[in-house]
Amino acid sequence: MRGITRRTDGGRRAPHEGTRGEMTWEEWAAEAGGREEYGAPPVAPTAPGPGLNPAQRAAVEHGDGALLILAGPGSGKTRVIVRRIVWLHERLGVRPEQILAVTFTNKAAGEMRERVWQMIDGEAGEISIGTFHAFCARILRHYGMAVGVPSNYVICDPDDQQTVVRDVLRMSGVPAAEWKPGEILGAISRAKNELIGAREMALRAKSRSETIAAEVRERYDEALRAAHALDFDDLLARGLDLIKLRGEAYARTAERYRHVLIDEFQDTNLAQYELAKALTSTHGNITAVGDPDQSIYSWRAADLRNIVNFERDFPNSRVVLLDQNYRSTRRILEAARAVIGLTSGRQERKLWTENPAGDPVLVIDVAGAAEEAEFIATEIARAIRDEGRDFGDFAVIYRTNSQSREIELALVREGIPYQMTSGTRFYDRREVRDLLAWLRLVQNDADALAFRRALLAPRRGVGQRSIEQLRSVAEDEGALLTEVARAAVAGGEPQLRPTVCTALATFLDLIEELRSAAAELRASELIGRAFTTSGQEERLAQEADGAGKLENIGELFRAAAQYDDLPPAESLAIFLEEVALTGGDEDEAHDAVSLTTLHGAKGLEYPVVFMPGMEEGLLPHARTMQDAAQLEEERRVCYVGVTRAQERLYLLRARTRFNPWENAAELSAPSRFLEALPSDGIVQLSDAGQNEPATRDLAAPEQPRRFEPGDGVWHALHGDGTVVACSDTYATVSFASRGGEEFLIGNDNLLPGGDGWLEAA
DNA sequence: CGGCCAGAGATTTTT
DNA sequence: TCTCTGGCCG
Ligand SMILES: Nc1ncnc2c1ncn2[C@@H]1O[C@H](COP(=O)(O)OP(=O)(O)OP(=O)(O)O)[C@@H](O)[C@H]1O
Repeated sequence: MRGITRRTDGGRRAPHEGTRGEMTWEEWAAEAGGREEYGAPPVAPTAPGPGLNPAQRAAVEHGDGALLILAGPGSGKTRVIVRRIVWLHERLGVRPEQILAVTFTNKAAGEMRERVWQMIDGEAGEISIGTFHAFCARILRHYGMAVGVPSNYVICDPDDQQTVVRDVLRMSGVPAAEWKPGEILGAISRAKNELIGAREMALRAKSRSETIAAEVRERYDEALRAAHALDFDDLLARGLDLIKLRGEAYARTAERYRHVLIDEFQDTNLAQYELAKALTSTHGNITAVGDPDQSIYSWRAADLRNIVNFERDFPNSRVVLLDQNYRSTRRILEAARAVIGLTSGRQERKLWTENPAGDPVLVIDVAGAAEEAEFIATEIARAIRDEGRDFGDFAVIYRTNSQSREIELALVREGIPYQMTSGTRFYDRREVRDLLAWLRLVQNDADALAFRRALLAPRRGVGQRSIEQLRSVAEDEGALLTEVARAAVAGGEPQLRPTVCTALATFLDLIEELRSAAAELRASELIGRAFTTSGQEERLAQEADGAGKLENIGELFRAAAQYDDLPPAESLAIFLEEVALTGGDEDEAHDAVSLTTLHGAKGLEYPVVFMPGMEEGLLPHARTMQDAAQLEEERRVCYVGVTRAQERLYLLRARTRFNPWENAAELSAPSRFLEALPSDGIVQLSDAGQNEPATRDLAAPEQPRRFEPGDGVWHALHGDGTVVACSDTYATVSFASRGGEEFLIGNDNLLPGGDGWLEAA
């Protein structure tokens, strides 16, 4: 679980004794530095050494003052940041705790930390590396009171946001069907990131939908404030307020950091840029690194004007351009250039490489999504056999999360291990969220959303209706939901039936019991206690498919255990914060194929990349085709994907694709980005005529092969194994060659009669 | 008034 | 394919 799993060795401070109030920012940040250690990056970083070209060196060794590095993919931007951090420390004598490096994702932060730690001994853990959101969350936890953010605030998750908007819409009588909560939330989020307040948003509203969004926002903000909750965007806006106050938070951060470095600058929004300026206003020691061609988050209010404004806001800034690509073969780079080349108004930036031409870029034309997935899976299996590659060398990068399903199925069938680094996050699962709701309520008894969820999980005889009554009274009296609930139990308003009262009283007692326990228990112990006390353990035990869910709770428990050596008073808050910020992505320590969206792949690199779904409607996505600016962004999205590949790139295009709306397969046209490719250095392959989906689907199923637990089997990639469990189509097999690790594999790909190594052992 | 079951809707990208 | 919502039954 990336972002949660951490080693406890290496640069980590002894846990701080005492309460949060006594902890200084320095101690806190140091703790945070040690707290955020991640697994190894997918590609091992290049060993420390000279390894810098003259332009890179100039950037690394730029002294004080503002520095803007504009450079294409694979030109070593991230490498320059890392090396610059090291250089500032070793040559300019900047102390680690005086350096703040900001990344776009928590994952990128982890990788950067990993790289820096390899180059600086000892004190490297004191360098602050994280996202803007994480940075703001942290300073707000400590000093937020100054801007009206209570220290026990919680970060509300996207689902809660939806719920609030739905509630607001319902209560204001707006038919929810007409205005999609998601779109309203998007508008609210964009406004917040552009630092547009609620009032200004209302004033600016031109269309009816904008007016609705502004109206919803007012009540949405109110609901969050009452719940002592912040959404992701509030973190930035309130964090900025806090720094601008020039109070204690400023003294402990802006005055402490002598150098601020920002990666992926092209995807920062106004709030983030203002934050960066506020943090560096006295010394101007800011390093911003980005690539305009890779700006793919405008829908989240990222604003390329930040790059233009940078030179205006820091008049003495130096601009360094890097144009040598170290990542990809020449043919891949040529394909990339063809994809991006046609962008209107783009400054021509030539990117070149000394790398060999390499394999041709492969454009694969397949019948449908099933064939596409099948091709990917078998090709990976082939390359592992014939070329001696590892699973970790491969990435499948797609436009939408829903594309992963078919590919997962094919990979499982072939027995290929994979990891997903985007899509549904671990903590989005029902059972995990239910348990987290209890913890959130323990942490913050104003959290009305957690209150509702916790009270309903498990069902205890208090339903939606009673909650609605409580909520209504709470709103009228401006009181907390928990207070009103307590009053109701004591016989006050609202009048509830005796059975409901009893159930509610029990619930309140349980929460109270947990809250007092929280003062003494370690984070993981508290989770265990909450799981039992809440009755969720019992509920899961009764559920038919409770085993998998129980496993997820176990995962949560192990994640929390990483916080056990923090003082109980703080560990819960820090754990919940981490959960909200990272979503608990899977650990990527083991050797596995990566499945990710194009957005999620930004900044990463893989020897072999598959890009399925190169079709009009998927890439570019149908919802972007109305708007020229959005189409340009799709082109950049494609460019980002192509430039992830180091050695080989497969672009896959299906002639038909299933349309869930029509519940039918439809013909699809090849992506316009494919049309842009040069004919040179490209090989086109097609399965046309061999493998049409109809024939395939209607073909008589082969003799089904079934195994029993304990059977010895053989698999082409993993060798001898022993069946642990088996269904009609899949078997769980433990393989000796992989240290007993278990794989889910399609029965068709297993041969009976291998040596059952478990019995032999 | 709460719980359970059945049917509909969902998918663009994320901190 | 899975998750929420609304209607019906206890
Ligand atoms: N001077 C160099 N010599 C050798 N290899 C280099 C050099 N500079 C960078 N590289 C390698 O090139 C690859 C890309 O570097 P890096 O990830 O820093 O690029 P980037 O500009 O951040 O790319 P992106 O924009 O895609 O995030 C890495 O594998 C890195 O080790």
